[in-house]
Amino acid sequence: MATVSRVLSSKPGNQSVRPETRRRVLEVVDRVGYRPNDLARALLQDRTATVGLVLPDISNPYYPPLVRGVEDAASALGYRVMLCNTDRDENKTAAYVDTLIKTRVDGIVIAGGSTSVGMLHRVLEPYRTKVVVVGRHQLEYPSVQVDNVAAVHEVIEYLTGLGHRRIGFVAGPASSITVQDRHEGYRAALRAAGIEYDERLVREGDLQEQSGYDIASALAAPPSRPTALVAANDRMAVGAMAALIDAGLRVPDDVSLVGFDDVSLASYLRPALTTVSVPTYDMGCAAMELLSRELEGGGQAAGTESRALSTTLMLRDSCAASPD
Amino acid sequence: MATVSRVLSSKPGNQSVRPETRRRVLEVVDRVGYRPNDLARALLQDRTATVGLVLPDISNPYYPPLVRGVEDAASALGYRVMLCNTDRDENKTAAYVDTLIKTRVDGIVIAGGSTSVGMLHRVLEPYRTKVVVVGRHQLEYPSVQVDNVAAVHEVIEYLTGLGHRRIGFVAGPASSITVQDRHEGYRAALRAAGIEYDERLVREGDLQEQSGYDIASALAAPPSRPTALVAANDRMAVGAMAALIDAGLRVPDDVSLVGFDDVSLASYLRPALTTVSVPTYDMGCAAMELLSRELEGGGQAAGTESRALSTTLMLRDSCAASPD
DNA sequence: TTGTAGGCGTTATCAA
DNA sequence: TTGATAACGCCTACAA
Repeated sequence: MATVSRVLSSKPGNQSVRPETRRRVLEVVDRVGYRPNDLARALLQDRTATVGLVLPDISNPYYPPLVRGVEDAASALGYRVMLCNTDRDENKTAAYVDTLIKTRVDGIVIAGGSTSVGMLHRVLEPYRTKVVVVGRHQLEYPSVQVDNVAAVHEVIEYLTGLGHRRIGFVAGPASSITVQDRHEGYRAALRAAGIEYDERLVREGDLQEQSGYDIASALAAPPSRPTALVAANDRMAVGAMAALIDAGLRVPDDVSLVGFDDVSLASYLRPALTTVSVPTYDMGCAAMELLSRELEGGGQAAGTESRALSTTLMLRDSCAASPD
Repeated sequence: MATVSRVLSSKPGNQSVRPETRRRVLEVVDRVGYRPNDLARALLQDRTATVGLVLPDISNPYYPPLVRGVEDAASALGYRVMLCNTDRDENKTAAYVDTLIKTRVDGIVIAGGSTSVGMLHRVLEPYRTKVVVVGRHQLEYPSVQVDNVAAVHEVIEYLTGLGHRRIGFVAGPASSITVQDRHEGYRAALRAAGIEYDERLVREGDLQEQSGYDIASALAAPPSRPTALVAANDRMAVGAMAALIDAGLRVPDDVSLVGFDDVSLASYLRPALTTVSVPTYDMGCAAMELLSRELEGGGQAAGTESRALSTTLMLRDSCAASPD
């Protein structure tokens, strides 16, 4: 048994097995299709080489690239990934975290603001499970972020540069910090541009296409129609574009439109959607790498390391000079 | 120890613990945040309550709903899900399967034709790991399917009903069985409609938007331009629509367009995309349920059970009578 | 260079 | 009703 173990988990400085023996072992291993049981190994070494990935909903096109990033990095670093969709539901989140603890995952990547990171902290307290957060900026855990506030600033500057003053905003639910930051950035950027915040130009959607459609339809009514619309994500932007077209308005001639996320279809819409590209794939990779560093790094590691990635405004065809 | 175990894993017919003791145990469990180690449990019971989900690429919008389906069903049935993106790469697939065996997952849901199910079979042979396949129709494993051939038939019938005779096809790579079936269905349906298969109207893409764009651009050249185009998936259809519009053609007046999958954005394109809705979420659920049945079902179970779900042609605005 | 023994955290069995 | 013990499959000392 011990010899087989030595052959199979041959570490660099560990050559105490005769070549001939090694060969024989490998021959049998191959013949019977033997695979060491990682459960037993994990039990002994107190390390599962598995991480949990907790996010609101993989069906939201924002997440798949992030998941790929996490998984590709995990795979490269020798970790497995367990997927957990919470729908931002506290109960589901708690249940998943419970499960993750029971399987003794080494770490957890948590993306998309579950409101209760405090809860997480308390539950995880007796364990060594490391946590990395994506898209939030709290001090308890290391995080990977993007400056959404600055990103909106860039958008608003671009639009005001085109002469727009009445700029509407298709907001998202309070449960998403990312989306809240975009909303906050919108207010701040307007202020910076000397434009008063007009709440009649803002409506809150649920990040799905239909709500973008409904909101744009409502906002498109003549009395106070904005000349430009910024949506908190591309899905709502797509819905909004459909609504504007259906209302007989031309994009961008009558109304300019800007999205957020740069999902893969954005550049194939007609007009192609101007939007803010968020490096979600890279964020996923970075998160996993941060987590790995925490884990390999022995002790409680470098406190609250944090990594900031930058967004890019993708100028395409959905914006034009204000008709005013 | 034994008492704590009894309290925590109280099975129905297993009440041999004094209420007062139970209370005390639970009190301490709660106080110290104790969670049983599922690794040890799994080691002993030879059951991990974990399944692997193997698919080509979560970034392909076809998959997220399927993944949700698998995960929701898994969660409801008490299983965890490990995610594996293979990119249809044999090596990655083999490596992931290896990992899954080492962690002793109870079963594997494999979606999207990896060519080497034979390999899978051989590697898995020494283990009790159950497998369910989504979207393929082979006899080794139970499967969940959709009749892609029939779906294309319906599309072609619809188009011929609108007077189309020159119908192009934006095909996909041979590595995807689903997409091959759609291609096969296209040939068969044309034949059934008495239309000759014209290979100049068919080009193979890679399922991404850009290839749809390129193919539609090529096909839009005047000499032999088709009056209708069917794409093997929505992403390519979106690219194709952009290409047609860019070529100065009107959809659907000059060219009708049909997609496949009914991704969430399809109905928000303008014109709204007529496409075949595939119940991917339900397929995911069904796959996990099938797998669970195999697992709970004790022995090697009901041979090769198989479940077929049906598609729906979503009539929207991207098709019109042939201009011919 | 190889073999033996102990223990990781559970649960099942058997004794008390 | 509760406690002690063996075993799940592996790895790491330590002995041979």
